[in-house]
Amino acid sequence: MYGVLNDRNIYYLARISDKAKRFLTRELRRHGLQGLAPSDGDIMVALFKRRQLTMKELSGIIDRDKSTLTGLVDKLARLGYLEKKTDPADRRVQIVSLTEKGGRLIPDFITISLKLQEMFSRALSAHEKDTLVNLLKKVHDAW
Amino acid sequence: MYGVLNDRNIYYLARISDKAKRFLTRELRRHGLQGLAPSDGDIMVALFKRRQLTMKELSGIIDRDKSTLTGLVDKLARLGYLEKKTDPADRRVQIVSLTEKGGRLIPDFITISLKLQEMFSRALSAHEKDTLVNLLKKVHDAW
DNA sequence: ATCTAATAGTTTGATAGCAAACTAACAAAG
DNA sequence: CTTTGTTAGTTTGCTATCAAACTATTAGAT
Repeated sequence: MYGVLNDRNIYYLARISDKAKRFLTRELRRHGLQGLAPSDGDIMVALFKRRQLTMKELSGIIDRDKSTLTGLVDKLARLGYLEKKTDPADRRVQIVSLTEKGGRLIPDFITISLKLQEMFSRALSAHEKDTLVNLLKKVHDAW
Repeated sequence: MYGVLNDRNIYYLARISDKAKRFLTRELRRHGLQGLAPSDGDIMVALFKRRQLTMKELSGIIDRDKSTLTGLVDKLARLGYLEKKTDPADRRVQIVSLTEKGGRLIPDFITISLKLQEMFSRALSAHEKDTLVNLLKKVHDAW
């Protein structure tokens, strides 16, 4: 459905995105992080940057349905990487944060992420990379 | 994992790709094509263009694992949209083709695909669209 | 001709992901 | 206060997807 006619934009985009996802999954495994998926990394990095976030905030940041997030966060909590506690000020809200064990994984995520960047941009000049990110941002923001 | 540091290329790329997928899924449903996913459309459009393809060829074209393809093709055959038969010249090979019932869905796929293109490019000038597809192609081919 | 290796496809088992329906807690209005 | 609506999150049911192990068939080498 991505490239029915002559406009191959989305076709390339979707295939690159799939390749990136598979790349990340393989790399996570290679680092001994079996059972972790790219979205798990996104969650943990977001918490590394922001210290603590609600389920709703996380859902927005990683762009996944709230029901998906419930599953991921519960798994990461079960593995000891995250902690989830009810906000005393509003008992509907769950506040999620990294544990120390979770924090120790961040360097791995950074390493893998840099490797992905390299895969991505090895065919592009610095200027082309700039152009590309600007165009992608435009499309993203206008959706 | 897509946007750990400052390089947001892949972050935008992945989010746009996800949005596109969800958009397609919703549109397929709106057209009464419940139970069909974007990949199903890719398979059927590929067969519309090329008449008949082996499982291996299809797997390459839609960029999905062969085991994934088995499931999708079998489902589409069960629904009467595809036909699968053993190649008499090499009995390992399965030759897949559209049925007439399957062919009747093609106009819907084209309509939906055009709508997606519009979502995608409404923030871009014609020149920007060109630039973007060229850069994406470069990244894609170099992976 | 007969092993051995390569190839095409399927099966199995597991996970990420969505949507819809649900529960619980809070907010607002009278 | 109590009803009514809104918001945060969870549960349930289903599909796409991959990887690894498997089967069946063909090709190649001696």
